Order: sequence, then structure tokens, then C-alpha cells
Amino acid sequence: MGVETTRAASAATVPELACPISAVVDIVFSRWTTPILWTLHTHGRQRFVELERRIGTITPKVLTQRLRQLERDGLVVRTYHPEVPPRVEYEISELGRSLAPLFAHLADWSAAHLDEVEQARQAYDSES
Amino acid sequence: MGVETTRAASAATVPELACPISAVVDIVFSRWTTPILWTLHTHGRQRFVELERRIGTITPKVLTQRLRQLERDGLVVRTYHPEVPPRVEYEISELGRSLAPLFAHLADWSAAHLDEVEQARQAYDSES
DNA sequence: ATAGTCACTTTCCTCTAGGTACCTACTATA
DNA sequence: TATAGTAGGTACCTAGAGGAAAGTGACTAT
Repeated sequence: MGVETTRAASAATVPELACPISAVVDIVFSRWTTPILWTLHTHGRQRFVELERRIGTITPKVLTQRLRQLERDGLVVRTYHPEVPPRVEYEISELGRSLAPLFAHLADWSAAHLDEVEQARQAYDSES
Repeated sequence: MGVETTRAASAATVPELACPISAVVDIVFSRWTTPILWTLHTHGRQRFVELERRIGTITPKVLTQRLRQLERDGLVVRTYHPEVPPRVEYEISELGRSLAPLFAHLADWSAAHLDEVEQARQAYDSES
């Protein structure tokens, strides 16, 4: 054990064998990606600082990391304008927009069932 | 700092202000929950060791933690039979089953667009 | 001359999720 | 006698994610 580093790592650490949607979950629902995609979706093309201010609690380092990852996955398009001061704009790609019905589906489930989750938690916490 | 532990933590760390689906994502797509729910969904009610073997790479400690969390959130029902040796069965709750179309939607997106993500990654890695 | 803007980058540090290993009590089987 | 199976609990440890804060470079405004 300890030999599987590069490509065998997927079999050792990623639980995709038991779940065909794990790959998508890693891409779309890793930390900070849904607030970024949601902000980009609702406010359209915008600059780095606008994203930073709208999300509010994210640090620039993490925002850069997540945007790079989203760009690499083809969900976000980055446009660099070599001006002074530099201007960079981010927008959702075509591929990213194809997630919109999925997010709407999630929002629907949230509206319909989130209070049931809250009730289940209160019941669980109060009994045992 | 360090004072916000119980309820102020949600405002300090959770990015829900910018994204109305963050709460659902935390509940449904936190680590190991999709393999567990998927296995429970496809193989029906089953015991702890069956889940452990089917998922394969999960440790019993983490499996216990995740199952407790899913039970608390009302997505999974745990049934304890006080026999010797003890027998415990897990199954998806009604609330958990309401996630099925969402998971199907995700599987559809995966089948339709996962290769585009892979292509985007290769393009990104080869150029810069 | 100083401060401010933008889009990051870098360094340092903390926190915790998760892994390893061992433990429980009881029974059936070899 | 010893081992395996059952569903976990507990203690310890490490790797890595993520936060805080300062720096960078080129230019502008005061």
C-alpha cells in the first residue's frame, strides 16, 4: 500500500465505484463553487472584486483557486484585459449554463423539504 | 474571534448569503453521503457491513459518522434489533427517496456533459 | 510624495476531516 | 482454546484545506 499515487489513486480514494454521480458532485459541488456559479448566474459577467464583495466571506486566495478550477473544468470563462489597472471578467460558459435546470431543481427541493430536515434534526436532538 | 461557535458560525463560515442552495448542498452532497445514499437506493435495506463492503473504501468510523448525520437529517432510517450478535439495518426514508429525481437529473447531466469537462481540462492543461 | 486600484500571489498558521489501530460484549464454530 | 463475526466506540495522529495578512507591479489621482 502506498504505491497507488497517480492514476490508481482514483480507485483508492474516490468512491466512484459505488456511486456513478460522485464525479459530477466533485466538479459541481466542491466547496465555494455553488456560491460562485450562483453569483455569476444571477449577476452576469463581472470582475474579481465584484465577485469577492458579493460572496462576502471568501478570501481572494480561495476565490482565485476556485475560479481557476472552474475555468479548467470549462464551467467559467475568464477574459483578461491587459489594461492599467488590469481588468479581468468572469462569466458562465455554455457548459456552466447547462447546469441551470439542475440548480433550479435543487432550489425546488430546498423550498419543499428543507423544513422537514430541520424538524428531523430537532426531533433527533431532543430524544436521545 | 473564536466566540462564534453555535449559531453565529453559520453567518461567519457558511456562504449562504450569496447562494440559496448552499444549505441543501451541505446536507445532500457532503463527503460520502452520495455513495451511501446511492448504495442504499440501489440495494435497498441493508446492514452496516453490507454498506461497508459495497462502498469498499470507507472506514467504519467514517461510515458511522455519516450514517448518524444522515439519520439526524431524516434521510436515512436506522433500525436496531437487540439480538446477539446485534443487527442493525439502514434504509432510505421517505424524505431521502424524494431526492431520487434529483440524483437521476445529476446522472443525466453526467452522461451528457462529463466528457466535455474532460476535454476542457485537457485543453486547459495542454495550452498554458 | 503618498495613497489607492486591481487581480492576484505568497507566506504563515490553524483547524479538522479522516485514517490507523485497538477496544467492547457475546456467541457460534473449528 | 482460539478465532471470526457483529456494530460500532475511542484515542491518537497526520495531511491538507482554508483563513489572515502582507506583498506585488504598473499606473493614477490628490
